[in-house]
Amino acid sequence: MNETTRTFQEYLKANRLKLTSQRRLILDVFVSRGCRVTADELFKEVAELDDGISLSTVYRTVKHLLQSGLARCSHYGDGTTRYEPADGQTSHLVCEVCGRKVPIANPYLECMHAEAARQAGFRMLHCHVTIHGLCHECLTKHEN
Amino acid sequence: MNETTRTFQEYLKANRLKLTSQRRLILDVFVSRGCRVTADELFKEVAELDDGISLSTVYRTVKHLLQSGLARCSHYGDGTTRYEPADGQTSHLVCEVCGRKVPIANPYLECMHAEAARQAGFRMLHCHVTIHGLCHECLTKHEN
DNA sequence: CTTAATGCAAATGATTTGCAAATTA
DNA sequence: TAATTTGCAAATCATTTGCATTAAG
Repeated sequence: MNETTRTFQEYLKANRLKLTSQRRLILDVFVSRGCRVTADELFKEVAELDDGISLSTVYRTVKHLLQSGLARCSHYGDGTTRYEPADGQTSHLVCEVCGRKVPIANPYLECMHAEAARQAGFRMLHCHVTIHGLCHECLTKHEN
Repeated sequence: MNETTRTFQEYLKANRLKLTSQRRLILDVFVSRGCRVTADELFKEVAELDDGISLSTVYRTVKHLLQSGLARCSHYGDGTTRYEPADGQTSHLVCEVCGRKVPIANPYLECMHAEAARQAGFRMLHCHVTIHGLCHECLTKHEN
């Protein structure tokens, strides 16, 4: 059993919930895929491996994944809700053209945020940074 | 006519759209209220001043407010979508307890973000920072 | 007078729920 | 065995749309 499954297992136990075959499969597909998916997309992928699983169960499981901190979700302009494995990373660069999403790891920046919060009388718990821009590839393409 | 109405007016003209009494009223209520509202809440407030306005029109107008840059929206865990006047401010401190939202103005931070982007080969266009934490008031209350 | 906007009611689409049957601890 | 979970179908809820009518430029 891997790290992720163990985390989920613990979450379930702590909440008197059960690890069913459906939950295990949904989790596996979700983490192995690793990118942003719609509940329905996830359902379709899971259904290929076990066509007995229902969309309701996917929705119900995804909620638990969010609560256990294993997943994170965001809402898009087109009305879709997408889920992705939470890697503990909360800062990203997002390319406006191709949609590429790159995590930022910059402890100094982190520090600056905590300081900015402190200056306003806040105690920072966690923060989200999304920098919208153009990635190197798209930049060079557009310069032609 | 105020600043906001003028901006909206320009947006409309640029898109061959019309400034109707409904649009004007919705905009007025929206900006004068100044805080996060649901489409339905906005509709109810507007309906008190003119009960001829429909929810559809509120939805349609809110879309234009978003497109004109006068409004900004965010989605919440409970499934609601809330709109608020865009003050050009994209960085905020949000108190986890009381929900208070304070804009951050820190050009140095801004600079750091651009630099972080550059290091990853990105050209930053704009960025959103949300620092979650506890505001001074809630901090002192909870220390009792 | 031409084009866009409105209100209404019906449609949509994502997400949730009730319930009887199946499964886990 | 007791409690939770599942699949299914029906329900819900926010948001959108078609259309005939009204209003703006």
